Amino acid sequence: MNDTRIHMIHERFRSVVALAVRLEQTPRSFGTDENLTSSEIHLIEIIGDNAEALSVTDLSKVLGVTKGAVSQNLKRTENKGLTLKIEDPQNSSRAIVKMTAKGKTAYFAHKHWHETMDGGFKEFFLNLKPERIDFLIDFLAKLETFLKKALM
Amino acid sequence: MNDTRIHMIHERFRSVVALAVRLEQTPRSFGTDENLTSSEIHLIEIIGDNAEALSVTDLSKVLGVTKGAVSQNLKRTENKGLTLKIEDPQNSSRAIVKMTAKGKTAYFAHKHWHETMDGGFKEFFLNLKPERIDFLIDFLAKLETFLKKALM
DNA sequence: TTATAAGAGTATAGCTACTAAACACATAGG
DNA sequence: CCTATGTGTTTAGTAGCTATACTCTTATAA
Repeated sequence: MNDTRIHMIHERFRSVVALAVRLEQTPRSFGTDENLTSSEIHLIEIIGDNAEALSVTDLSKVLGVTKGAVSQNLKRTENKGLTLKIEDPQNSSRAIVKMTAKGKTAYFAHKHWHETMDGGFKEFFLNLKPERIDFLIDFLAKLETFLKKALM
Repeated sequence: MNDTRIHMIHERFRSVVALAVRLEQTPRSFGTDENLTSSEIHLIEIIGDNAEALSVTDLSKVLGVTKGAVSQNLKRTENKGLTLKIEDPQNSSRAIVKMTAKGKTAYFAHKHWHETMDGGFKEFFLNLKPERIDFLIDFLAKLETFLKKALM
């Protein structure tokens, strides 16, 4: 039907994905003197969100990466003074990952940033008719299926 | 208003971005015996799309990366037997990047794959009312502005 | 009880993809 | 002719990951 319009959606979508990726991989400071990469702040986010004591293996399961990767990232956040590891009293082969005060500063600064972002997102949707929101959810779901299929 | 719905959109959007990224960084074979990464096939795509003779510097400008990066990537595609460099007869400090038959196979296989993808995309939109397409374009444009603002 | 298997964490090498800086040439302009 | 600019390569460094090999601890089973 209207090829130009469809092409516009395609192009805009590509642009949005590119922007989202760039946003994801731009290191930011989050209230401390250290610049944190996305995987570092992601680590901090998960440690802070979980009240239970998490081990390296726990983190690797939550993050969906190998424990080697978690070990490497924890070394960096530890060097930056954000996290530390203490020995599990019940199991000395296990380490429990904790946050320092500096780590908590970064955690809450990140949370606040997210709330601002989410707030902007929310405000945008408040003026939308419910059927449009339904349509958007449906569109994104179809897009998801489409991309999954493209991935074989 | 409806926080759960907005949260769903947010989550689905994150998932779609993650999938698009994974699709972008999964090496595929494109009709030859070699597996090509996204930057390799991207290089092939640009060489094939341009009838004019492109140099390393030209490619770096089109791709928006340093010429060092292009040089590195060309070495890999050359090792895989997809590209070759010939000396510019007008300027022996300049190299012209050409594709081999194998490179052209990959180029057309990739083009065909893209056409299939675009076709799927198109088909999805054919059943949509024009006002919904307008709404989608508007939504993506707003999302783009929002993300740009978030990037400072 | 002791041997072995399973689990936890680390270290290292390798990969993709990029930048920045230092090179080696070639060419153009004064 | 000599310097400045342009072209391409190489190397070191960064981020983020995997896979593999390794140590140490705990659990299990004969």
